[in-house]
Amino acid sequence: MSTPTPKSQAFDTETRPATDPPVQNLPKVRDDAPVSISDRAGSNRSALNAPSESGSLGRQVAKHLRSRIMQGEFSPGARLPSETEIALDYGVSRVTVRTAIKLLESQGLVDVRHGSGTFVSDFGTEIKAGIQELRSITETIREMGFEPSMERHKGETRAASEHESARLDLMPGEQVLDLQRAVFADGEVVAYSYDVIPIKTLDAQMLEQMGQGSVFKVFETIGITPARAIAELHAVSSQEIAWGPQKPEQGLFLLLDQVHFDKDGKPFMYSKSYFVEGRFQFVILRTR
Amino acid sequence: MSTPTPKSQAFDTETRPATDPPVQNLPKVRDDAPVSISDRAGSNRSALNAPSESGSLGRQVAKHLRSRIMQGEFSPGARLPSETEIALDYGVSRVTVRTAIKLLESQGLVDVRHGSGTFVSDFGTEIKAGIQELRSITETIREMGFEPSMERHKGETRAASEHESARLDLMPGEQVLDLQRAVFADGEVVAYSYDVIPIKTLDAQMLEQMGQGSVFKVFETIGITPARAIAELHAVSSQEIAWGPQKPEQGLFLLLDQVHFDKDGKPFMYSKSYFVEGRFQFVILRTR
DNA sequence: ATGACGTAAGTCGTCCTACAACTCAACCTA
DNA sequence: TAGGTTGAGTTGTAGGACGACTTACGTCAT
Repeated sequence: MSTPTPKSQAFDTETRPATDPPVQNLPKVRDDAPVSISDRAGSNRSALNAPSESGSLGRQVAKHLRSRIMQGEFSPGARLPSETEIALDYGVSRVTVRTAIKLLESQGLVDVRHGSGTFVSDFGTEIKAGIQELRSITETIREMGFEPSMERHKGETRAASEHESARLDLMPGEQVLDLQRAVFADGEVVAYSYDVIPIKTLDAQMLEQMGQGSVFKVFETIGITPARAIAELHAVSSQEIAWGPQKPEQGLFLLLDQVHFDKDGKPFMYSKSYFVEGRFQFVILRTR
Repeated sequence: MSTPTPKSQAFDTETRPATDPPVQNLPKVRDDAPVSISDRAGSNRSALNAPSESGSLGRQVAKHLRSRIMQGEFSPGARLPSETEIALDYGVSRVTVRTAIKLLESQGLVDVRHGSGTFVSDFGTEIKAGIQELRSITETIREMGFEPSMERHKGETRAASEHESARLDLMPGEQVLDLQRAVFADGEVVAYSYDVIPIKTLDAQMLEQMGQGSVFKVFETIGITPARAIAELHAVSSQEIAWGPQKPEQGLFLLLDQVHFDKDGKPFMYSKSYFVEGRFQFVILRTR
């Protein structure tokens, strides 16, 4: 009978389309329950209705748990509620909770111990500046508790170099937007960013918007979602990189040389981010 | 005699200990199975009985799949068998396969697409030099196709500095082994390694062995297995770091400043690895 | 012939239930 | 007191089912 497919279940908490109804007559015990999730101010059932596209349920739960940890609801070393409890709390299955937790585990945020429980990693909360998670610089700065800002130094179109063409998979000589910006945290320079973006993906209006705020925001409007980036790390010592009044005199930088890909595997930006040594702490958690 | 606990179930497929019996009267359909795993020449069922401690089943499967990918059984961009097929192949449940695949996904090795399949990441096989996976430098060098070697420059015991005591969780003034070595790949210097190891965990014999080959090998013999490392990245420019005839004149290094922890969360080594800029390619795959 | 549409098969995502393996603390016993 | 046992709680694995998404293919109207 071809029901129009509910599309993106993203459930709105009260009425899950087809799962809840049959449950109501089962001896589920819960409902008004001793635990009384419904009473608790902190029931997290509704926390997942992210605005639009948010990825799978497991990722949504992971994201929410992550923010809860970061906000200090669970301090380092503390034990998280059991998988079953979390599942009830969010109104999802334990399987989903497990995928979420596995994600956090792979990010080094939590530590799962068989038979014992899931614990917030001792470093956990310090990892905020971790590199492995892909997010914009501004986002990272904000999560570190600073106020990010940017200043455009240059923004013009030119032909791509051979080097850039290779990385961005372009025809030789194709036009690109050359964006050079300084990145600030609480008004202090922390990085200098050199971005190269193929112009074919943009229109005139976006060209203006680029450089105002987060570049990723602009990409979102045209349906490009960054999915992966492959990055090389280098140490660089040069006086040619920085500019402006706050230009660091020692000229020592940690270079993150990376190509960004969307979910289809197409490269859409090539960027070199020069982080002023000592101003930005890069932490990596390495696991087996 | 209370059955000595089968330990490491490592299943032998035919007889599951206590799960099957109660099931036998249910309409479970299976039993002598139509799938006939036993026939296929390429069955990977037995591939998981790793010598000793190998972690959970999911991790074992992940490890084995990883090696298959690395050995080129699946080339970049190729699709892996479906989760169901892999599950049958290894004789495990789909749940286990999913945990394995999620692990590989978090390492950027594969790319899971809803409704389509699981694909080997386009970079996948190049990531061998990635930082996020914890392994010794020599191991990494070997995987990159070079022949690693080491040269001990210094190896003496002394009191730990305040900085070191803090990181290694020691009493002030406790004795440590100060190990300074040069790391070579095919005879060319690629890094200078400064390791600090609490002496209480070692005996005289091990003190000698340290510095010969991989430090981790020695730790293994006393039951210490590295589980995690938390690392900071820095750019360093200095003439005080390197030594010897191959000392690079530009003095530019990428510093990996890290504390190693065993599976119980105890720190057992603090090391600063100075990688000569340009000689060693650090690649990070960043994902969402 | 061409393009739009619907259909069906294949695959991953989520759910449910049950049990095994492990951890830890309380309890009991010698 | 020391040591072993028990039991409750938690994560790991199994098996089956179905929803959601992707892809290819066939059908039909243009």
